[in-house]
Amino acid sequence: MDLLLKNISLHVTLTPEEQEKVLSFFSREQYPSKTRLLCANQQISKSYFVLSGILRNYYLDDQINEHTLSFSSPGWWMADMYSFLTQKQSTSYIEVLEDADVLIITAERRDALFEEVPKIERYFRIIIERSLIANQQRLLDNLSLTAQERYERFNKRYPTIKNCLAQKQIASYLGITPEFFSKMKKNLLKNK
Amino acid sequence: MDLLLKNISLHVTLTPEEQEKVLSFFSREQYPSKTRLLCANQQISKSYFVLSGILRNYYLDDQINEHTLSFSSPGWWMADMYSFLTQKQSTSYIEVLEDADVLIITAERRDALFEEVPKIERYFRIIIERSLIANQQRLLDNLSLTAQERYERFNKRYPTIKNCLAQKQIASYLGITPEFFSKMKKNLLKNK
DNA sequence: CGAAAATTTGACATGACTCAACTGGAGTGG
DNA sequence: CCACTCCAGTTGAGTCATGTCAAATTTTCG
Repeated sequence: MDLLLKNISLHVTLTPEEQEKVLSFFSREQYPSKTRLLCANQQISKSYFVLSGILRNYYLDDQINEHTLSFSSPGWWMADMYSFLTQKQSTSYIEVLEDADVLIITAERRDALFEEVPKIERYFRIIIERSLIANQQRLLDNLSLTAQERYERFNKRYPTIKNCLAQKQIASYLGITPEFFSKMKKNLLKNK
Repeated sequence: MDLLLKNISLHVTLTPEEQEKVLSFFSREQYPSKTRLLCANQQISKSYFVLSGILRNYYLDDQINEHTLSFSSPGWWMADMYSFLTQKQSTSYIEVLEDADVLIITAERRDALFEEVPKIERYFRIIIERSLIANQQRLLDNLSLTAQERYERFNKRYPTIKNCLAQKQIASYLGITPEFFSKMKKNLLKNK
């Protein structure tokens, strides 16, 4: 729980009472690796704050190809933003890659929390602003860099978690096929 | 000015006094087509709300290739989000594509506005949430669709402004070269 | 009108995909 | 503890989407 409060305190200052109130809006769960926290076409959407473990958020096109939108390690948020924010049916999947301990809040609860502890709305504004910036940067990377360059950038950005990921998961994040990822990696080694 | 108030009223309800206060935080300017509102490596960053006209936000990689992040028509916001939110040097360009009438707010003024009229922070949270969703969708489109499919999607999304854009600008939004865009368009016509 | 920019076109190059075959671990059940 | 299966990863051949470069053509606009 401390991890969430610590994260919040980076952006807004809460009194001890407010901190307690905030935490009361969350529930806490533990999930083993491979648990599916969300599937496409579900109605109820939640937002997860990772205390420990790793989560992955991905989309399927035509029920075939996976496209990973994000990985979340401790201290990061994870949600199907589309369904969480619009209250419509989910379009993506969230799965546990490493045994996870998470705090959970639903969209309704979050709205209630905003009324109860207004400062928290600033916290969410700020982290969403940061998500947006990161997302724009990733879009630009996809428009201007080659797969290999994106891979190198990925390694820098996610130094801690890349070791526990399957290659096909990294490939689906970079936007290439597992086969091509394999060849590219081989090439990278050869040239260094 | 009404356009901004109308846009705000979609998400939060302001009293007439609050409305007036809000507007007092903005300045208003008119710029002719081709004006550059922002260049890379500038310090002061502003956010623009378009009353009329069209703006474009784009990046240059290696001073050569343009990558368009967004177009803004009346009722939309436009900013170099990275520098606006982090207060660091800008990394992108904003130019006027069609004579524009805009409302302007700096990052400092926006923060001051949040203190003065707290409800406005909710408004910004919500529009940024929407930007994020749109941006994620665009990233997915780039990962899973062919250039032609992205073009068709672009036409649906921006039906009004596509007519006043140069082809190379659309190409730079889709993430392809002007040459390939030309060939693709020809192909599209042939098959219909 | 004339220059500069945008678009088109063609030949060729290349990054990335597809498909299929093969390899090698990591379970799983007997 | 072995045999078996099942994925993930590797490799190669062939293909496709898209890029590059250069030249020709059209459009824009001072």
